[in-house]
Amino acid sequence: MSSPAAQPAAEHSHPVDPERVAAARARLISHDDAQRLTALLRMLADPTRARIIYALDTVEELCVGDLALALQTSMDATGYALRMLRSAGLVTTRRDGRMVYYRLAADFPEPLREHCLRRLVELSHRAEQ
Amino acid sequence: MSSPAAQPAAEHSHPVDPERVAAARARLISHDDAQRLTALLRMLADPTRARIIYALDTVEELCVGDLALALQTSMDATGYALRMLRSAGLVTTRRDGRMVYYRLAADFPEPLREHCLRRLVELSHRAEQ
DNA sequence: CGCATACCCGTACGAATGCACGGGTAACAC
DNA sequence: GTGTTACCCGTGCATTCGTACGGGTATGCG
Repeated sequence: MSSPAAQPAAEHSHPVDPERVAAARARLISHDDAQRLTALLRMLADPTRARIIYALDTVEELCVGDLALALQTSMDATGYALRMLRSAGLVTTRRDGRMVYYRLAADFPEPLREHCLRRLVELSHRAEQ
Repeated sequence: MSSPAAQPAAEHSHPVDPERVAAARARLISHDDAQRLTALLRMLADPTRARIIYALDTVEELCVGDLALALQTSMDATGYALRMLRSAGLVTTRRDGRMVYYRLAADFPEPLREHCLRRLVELSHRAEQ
C-alpha cells in the first residue's frame, strides 16, 4: 500500500526512515503467524500451566488430583489448565480405571521446555527490579 | 488471579502416588517464581509486541510512527505495546528532536529472541491443527 | 510568534481469560 | 443395587488486557 517513490522534499513525513521501514516489513512475520506463535506462547504464560509443565517434566506422568496436590492449587484450576494444554496438543492422557494420567506430549517442543522455562527462571530472578 | 500462596486443595482423599507428588513438589518452582516467569513470557505472548521485537531485531531502531507503519497497526496500539515493553525493560528509548527511537535493550534475553521467537515460528506453523 | 507534528498519558469500553460452582458420567467398593 | 471417588463439562462471574478516544507537552517550521 505504500508508494515510497523516494521522498521529494518533505511535507508530511509519515515514513521518516523509509528504508528501515521497508527492511523491517520485508522480514516481519505476518499477523497470522504472529497470532499462531503468540497463541502457543500464551499457553506457557500462565503460572498454573507453567508449573504443570515443570511438574510433568520431572515426573513423567501424574493424575489430576495428585497434580493439584503437588502444585497446591485447586482441582478446578488444575483441571482447567490441563484441558487447555490438552486442546493445544501439549499434553496427552492415559486412562487407568477412574484415574486419568497426564504427561507431556511426545512432540512437545523442546526449545519451549529448555529455553522458555528452565533458562528463563534465572532471568526472571535477575530481571526483578 | 493469584491466590496468596500455600492453600492445600482441601477436598481430596489421599495422594494416589505420594512419591511422584513429593518428587514433583521438590523440584517445582514456587508460585512467586512462576508469576515472575510468566510475566516475562506474557510480554512476548501478544501479536503486536512480538512483531515489534521482530522488527527491532532486524533494524536496530525505529521511531513509533515508522514502527506502526511497518507493522501496519495503529499508532495507539504500537505506542501502548512499546510502553509495556519499556516498563518491562525489554526496549530502550533515544530522543532526537520530536522523534523517539526505540531499540531492543542491551540486556535483552538472547534465548527469548532466538528460541521463543525465531525457532517457534516454524513450530507454530506445523502445530497448526 | 502561532501552528502542525510526534509522542505521551489518563480514561473508557469491548473482549478475552482464569477460576469456582453445579451437574453429569464412568469406575470401583460394599 | 446404593454410595463414593475421580474426572469432565457447561455456565457465570470477576478480573485482566488491548485498543480507541481525547487532552496534554515538547519540538520544529514558517
